[in-house]
Amino acid sequence: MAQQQVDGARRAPLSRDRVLHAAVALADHAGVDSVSMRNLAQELGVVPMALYKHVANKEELLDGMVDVVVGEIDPPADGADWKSAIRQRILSARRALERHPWSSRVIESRPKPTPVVLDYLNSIVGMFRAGGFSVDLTHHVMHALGSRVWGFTQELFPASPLPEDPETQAAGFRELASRYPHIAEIAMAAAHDDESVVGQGCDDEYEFQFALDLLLDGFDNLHRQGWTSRGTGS
Amino acid sequence: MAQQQVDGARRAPLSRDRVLHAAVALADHAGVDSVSMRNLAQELGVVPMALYKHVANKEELLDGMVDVVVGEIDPPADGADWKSAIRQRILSARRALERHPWSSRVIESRPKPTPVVLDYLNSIVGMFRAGGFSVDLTHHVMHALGSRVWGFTQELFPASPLPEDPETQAAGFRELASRYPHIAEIAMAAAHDDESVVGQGCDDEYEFQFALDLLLDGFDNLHRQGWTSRGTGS
DNA sequence: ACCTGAACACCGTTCAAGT
DNA sequence: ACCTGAACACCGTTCAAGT
Repeated sequence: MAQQQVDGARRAPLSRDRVLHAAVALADHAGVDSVSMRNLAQELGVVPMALYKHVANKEELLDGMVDVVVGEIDPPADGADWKSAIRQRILSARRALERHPWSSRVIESRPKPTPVVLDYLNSIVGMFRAGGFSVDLTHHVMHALGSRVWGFTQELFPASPLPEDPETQAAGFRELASRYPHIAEIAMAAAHDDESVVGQGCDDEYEFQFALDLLLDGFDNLHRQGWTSRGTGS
Repeated sequence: MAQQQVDGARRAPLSRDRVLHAAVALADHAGVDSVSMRNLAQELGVVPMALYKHVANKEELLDGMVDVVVGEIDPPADGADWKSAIRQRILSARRALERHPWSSRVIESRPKPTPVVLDYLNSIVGMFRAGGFSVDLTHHVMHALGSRVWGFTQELFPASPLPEDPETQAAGFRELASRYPHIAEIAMAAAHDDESVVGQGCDDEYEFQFALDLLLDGFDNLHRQGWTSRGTGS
């Protein structure tokens, strides 16, 4: 009875929402790998099997976590032209996903989209259509955007922490430069406005916007030219 | 002794190479999820711990599997202009990765590139440089390419098998259309030259080349304009 | 010195036994 | 009827015991 009391005080009644937000918080501060059914249950002061009343299985848990993050994306700004409206929205998605560093990886891993995900994608498609894009062009343009609709790109060189010692760092760079001269060259260029000789020099935000704008401008051109999949021209 | 004989006949001496190729073959025909140290060992007629003499741990095994796939990419064609040379090379990478459907996902999941991966990336960077691209532009262009250097794109709508019954299929589509009209619209467009009403209609190869060419043409324009990260013009 | 079976510390999920 | 502890079928990896 006293035991009952303690338990009652400690846990608010479990709900799907509470489970999902606890999972997001756990992933945020301890990494997504530590989100196991057992771990999460413990975090909630609950027996593992209790979670299964609110999510069917781990897959559904991950879907729900994605929904929480996607729910943080701002609604479309109205009154803007298609290009800046889409640009803004995608950058808002980027902000949301940045708050939860595990989320891009989890989004990519989901085998099928949830309704929340479909809502977001549907609205982006709608923004191209509202901008006058043909159904045909919009279709291809969505494919070309790919995971960039979510505001992220798979990094080819995930930033790994540099060794503390500047001597080992320099030695590492010399080895890189001798084996992979072209990579070393562009890595140097990235570090131009930075103290370190290599790496950490890439400005992710700049790179993302560079690529996004390149794509949006490309879309714009095709649209103006009246592009269709059966040949250019109207 | 007879036991010894049987074992001796069954297993060629284990080597790193044999381990990696067995892992690739196992992933090819049974899915990457079934590549566990225990499963792979059994496939090779060996005790699990025997693998650890050839790969330090599972991470290194996955790196090695990626190296096998990347090793199948054709060397650069010479004598071509940068654009068609890079285009060809990336499409060759696409062919290699298509032969091993698990590989794009595994490549994305690797925390740091292997020497084999760096060799490939280095050579692509070199091809832009040989085409006259500045170090600066080449750097940004590599980021913009992202995982498309490997010949794949993260699909937003992974093709899920359609229900057999055409009636349930039509009902599913009606529901999609009422909740996500814009998505339904472009899905319809994709299916134009196809029997099915939705899905399976996207020609992955077309979409990939559409986006790749859009990017390469964009790069070309910037290059011709003498683009630099500190403003346009020379 | 080499090899390996058993063990450790985990998983997600099932299911039967308990209330 | 509801809840849950124990169990099942897995993981990757360590380590000590055996040859």
